Amino acid sequence: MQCPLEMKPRWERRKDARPQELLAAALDLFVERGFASTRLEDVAKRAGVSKGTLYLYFTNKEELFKAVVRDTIVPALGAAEDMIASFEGSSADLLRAVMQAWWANAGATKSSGMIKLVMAEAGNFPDIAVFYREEVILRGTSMISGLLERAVERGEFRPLDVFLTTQTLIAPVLMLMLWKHSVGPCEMSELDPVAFIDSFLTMTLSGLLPRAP
Amino acid sequence: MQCPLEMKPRWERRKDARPQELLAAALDLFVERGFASTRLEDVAKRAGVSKGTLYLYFTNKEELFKAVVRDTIVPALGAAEDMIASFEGSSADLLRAVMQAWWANAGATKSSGMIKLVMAEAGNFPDIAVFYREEVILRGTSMISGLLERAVERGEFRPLDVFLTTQTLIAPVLMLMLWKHSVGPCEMSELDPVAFIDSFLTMTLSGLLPRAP
Amino acid sequence: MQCPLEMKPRWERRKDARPQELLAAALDLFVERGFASTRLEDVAKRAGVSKGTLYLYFTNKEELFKAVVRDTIVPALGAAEDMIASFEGSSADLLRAVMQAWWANAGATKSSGMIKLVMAEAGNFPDIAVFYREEVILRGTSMISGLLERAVERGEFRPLDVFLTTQTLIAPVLMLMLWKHSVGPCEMSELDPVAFIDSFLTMTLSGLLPRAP
Amino acid sequence: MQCPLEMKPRWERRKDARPQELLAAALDLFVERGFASTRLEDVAKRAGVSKGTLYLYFTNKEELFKAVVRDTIVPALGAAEDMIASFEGSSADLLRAVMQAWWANAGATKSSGMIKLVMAEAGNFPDIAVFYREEVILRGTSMISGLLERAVERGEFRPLDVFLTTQTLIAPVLMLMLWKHSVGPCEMSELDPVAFIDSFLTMTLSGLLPRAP
DNA sequence: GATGAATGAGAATTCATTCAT
DNA sequence: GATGAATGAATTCTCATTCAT
Repeated sequence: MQCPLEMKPRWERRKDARPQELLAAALDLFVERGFASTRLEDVAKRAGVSKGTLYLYFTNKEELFKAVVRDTIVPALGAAEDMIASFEGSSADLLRAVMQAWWANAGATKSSGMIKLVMAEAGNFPDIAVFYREEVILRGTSMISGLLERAVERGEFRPLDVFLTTQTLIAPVLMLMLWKHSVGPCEMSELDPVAFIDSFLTMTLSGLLPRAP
Repeated sequence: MQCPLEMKPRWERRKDARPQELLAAALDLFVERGFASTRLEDVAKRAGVSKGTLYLYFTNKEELFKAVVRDTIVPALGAAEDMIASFEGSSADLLRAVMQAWWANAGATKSSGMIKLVMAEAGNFPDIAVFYREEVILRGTSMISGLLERAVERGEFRPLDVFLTTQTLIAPVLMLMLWKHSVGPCEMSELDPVAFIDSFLTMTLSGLLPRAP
Repeated sequence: MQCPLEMKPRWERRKDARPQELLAAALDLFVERGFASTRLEDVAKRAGVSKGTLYLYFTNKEELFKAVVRDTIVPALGAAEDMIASFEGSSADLLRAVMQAWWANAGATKSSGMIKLVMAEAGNFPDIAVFYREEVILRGTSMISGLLERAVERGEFRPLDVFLTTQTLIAPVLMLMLWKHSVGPCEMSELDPVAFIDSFLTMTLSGLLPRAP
Repeated sequence: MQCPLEMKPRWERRKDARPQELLAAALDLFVERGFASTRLEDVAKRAGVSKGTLYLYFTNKEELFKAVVRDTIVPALGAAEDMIASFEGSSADLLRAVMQAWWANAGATKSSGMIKLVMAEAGNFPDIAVFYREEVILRGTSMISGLLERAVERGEFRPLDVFLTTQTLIAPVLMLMLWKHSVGPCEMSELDPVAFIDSFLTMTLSGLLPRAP
C-alpha cells in the first residue's frame, strides 16, 4: 500500500511508462531532426512500440509535439525558482548561481533543443506559442526580475530598468542553447558554457570600462 | 548604346529580374512558414509565375533555400565592416554605433528571420551550416573581436577575454532576432530593440555594480 | 499446429499474397504499356490496393520492375534444364522437344513480353542488363550449347561451331517472342509458332539444299 | 539552274537541312535512350537549334518519332531489292549476298536501333505499327519470299514452305539487331555478325545432320 | 523563321492517420 | 490495449508544348 508502484505486475508498469517512453523518443527525434522531418513511425520504433500505439496516447503529431514541450520545458523552471526563494548571500552570487544552475538543468539537457524548436515552429503552432510565452517566458522573466528588484532595493545593484536588464540576462543563456543545437556542434569545442556565463556576468556586473581609481 | 538595358525586349528584362523576384518571394515564405511548410507552388505564385518557372532558376527546394541564405544574410555584413573600418571616435561609441547599425541593417529586416531558420534547419543542411559558419559567424565575430582588441590596446577597455566577450556582445542581437520571429510578435510591443541594445551596452560598459565613489 | 497457414488472421495471409498480386499486376501493365508508360497508380489499382500500399513492398518503380523481371523470367528456365537432363532419345528429337517446350513455357506466356521489355530498357537499367545476361542469356545458351556438344560427340550432329549454332537456334524463339508482343498481334494469325519452330528445325537439321542422292 | 542546290545562299541551304539535322539528332537519342526517356530539348540541343524550332518542323514528339522511323528504316530496303533484281549467280550465293548486305546496310547502322524501338513502342503507336508492317515487314518478306520461290522453281532449293522459311531467314538478322542494341554491347565482342550470318546460312543450307553416305 | 521563357498537367513518392484483427 | 497493413491527400519535380518577341 505504501509502495503501490512496486505491486503492479511488470507489464502494467510498462503500460504506465508508455507515454514517458514515447515522449522521450519524440524529444530525441524532434531535437535531432525538427518537427516536420520527424516521422511518427521512427518515434514509435525508438520507443519500442508500433505506430498505432502512439495514437492511443496522443491524438496526432501536433499534440505529441505539445506534450513534449510541456513535459520538457516546464520542469526545469521549478528548480531555479526554488533556488532563488531559498538562497542566502549576495545578489551577485545568487545571479551567478541561478544562471549556472539554469544552464546545468535546462541548457545542457535536451530541453534546450526543444527551445530552439519552439522558436522555429512557433509560427505553425499558435497555442504552443501562447503556452510557451505564459509558462516559460513569463515565469522565467518574473524570476529574474524579482531577483533584480530585490537587489536594487537592497542597494546591491545600482538603479536599473528591470525589464530590459532581465532580457539582457536571458540572452546569453538563450544563445548558448541555440549554439548547442545548430552550428554549435562544430564550434562548441571553443565555447565553454560555464566560462561563458562567468565571463558574461563579470562583464555585466563590473562593466567593460576601466574602473575609476 | 547608351542605355543597353532599355534595348532588351521586355521578357528578357523580365528574365533578369526573375531570380530576384523568386528569392524575395521565397524569403517571405520561408521566414513566415519555415522550410518544410513552404510549398514551392506558393513561392511561385507569390512571385507571379508558375511552378515550373521556379525550376528554371533553382534546381530544387534545397538549392532555393541556399540561394536565399546567400542572397540575404551576407550583404548585411558588408555595411558593418565598412563602418568599423572608417569610424573615428571612442571604442564605446563605435560599439554602440555598430550594434545599432547591425540591428537596423540586419535585425530589423527579413534576414533576421532567415537566421532563425538557419539555426533551426542547420542540422538538415550540412553545407548550409558550413557556409553559415564561415561566411556569417566567422566574419561577424572577427569584426567584433577586432574592435575589442583595438579598444584594449588603446586602453579604452580593460583587459578582457576577447573570444568570450565577443560572444557576449553577439547574444543580445541574436536574441532580438529570434524574439522578433518567434514568440516576439506578441511580446515585441514591450521590447524596444533600440532601447534594449542601449540598455545592454550601458550595463556592459559600466557594469551593474554601483561605482566605487 | 497441423495447418499453421490457416491460423493466420485473414489480413496477414493477405499480406503474404500482396507481393505476388502486385507483381502480377505490374507484369500485365509493363508488358502492355512499357516501363515509362506504366503508372504505379494503375498497377496498384489492378492489384486492388492503393498507391501507397505498393510502396510497402517495393521501394520504387525501378525496383518493382526488377522484381518483375526476376520473378518472371527465371522460373521458365528451370523446366527446360530439367527436360534436357532427363531426356532420352535422339538429339534431334531433344532439340525439337526443348524448343517447343521453351515456347510453350516461356514464349507463349507473358514472360516473353518481359523479354521484349528488358531488351528495350536494358540501356536504362544497367543492373537489369547484368542480371539478364547472367541469369537468362548465359544459362539459356549453356543449356543449348551443352546439348549441341553432346550431339556432336555422339556423332548425331556433324562438327559445328557450338557458339554460333547456339545463337542461331535461339534466334527463331526470340523472334517469335518479339513478334507476339509488337507488330505480331495483327500478323500473328499467319505465323503459327509451333509450325514455325518445326519448320525452322526441319530446315536447320536437313538443310535447304536438296540431298545428294 | 542545273544545280539549284548550290545556288542557294548558305543560310537557306541550312534551313533546308534543318529537318535532316533534327531527324539525325532524334535518331541518335531515341536509339540511345528510348522514346519516353528522350527529351525534346536534348534533341534540339544536339541539332544545334532551340526547342521551339523543333516544333516548326514536327507537330509533336510522336510525329517526330514517326518521321525518324520513316526516314531511317525504309531507305535500307531499296538497296536490297535492287541487289536481288540484278543479281546473277546461284540462289545460295544470292541469299548470302543479300543477308550480308542487309546487315551491312541496315543492321550495322543506327537504323537497327530503331527497329528495336519500333518493336518496343509498337503498342503505343498503332499507326507506326501499321506503317512498319506495310512498309518494312511486307516489303522485306516479299523480297525474301520472291528469292525463295525462284530458287525452288529453278530446282536450286528443295520444295519448302515459303512463308515459314522466309520468317526463319529473317530471324537471325533481327536477332543481331536486337543484340547490338540491348545486352549486346557487352556480349557483342564474341558474336561476329558476318561469321554468324555465314554460319547460319551454312547450317540452313546444308543442315545439321550428317550427309548421307 | 527562330528563340527560349513560361506553362501546367501528370507522375512518383512520402507519411500522418485509420482500423480490422 | 497493441499491432501494422492499408490508405490517400499532399508535395516535389519533369517535360511536352505554347507563344510573345
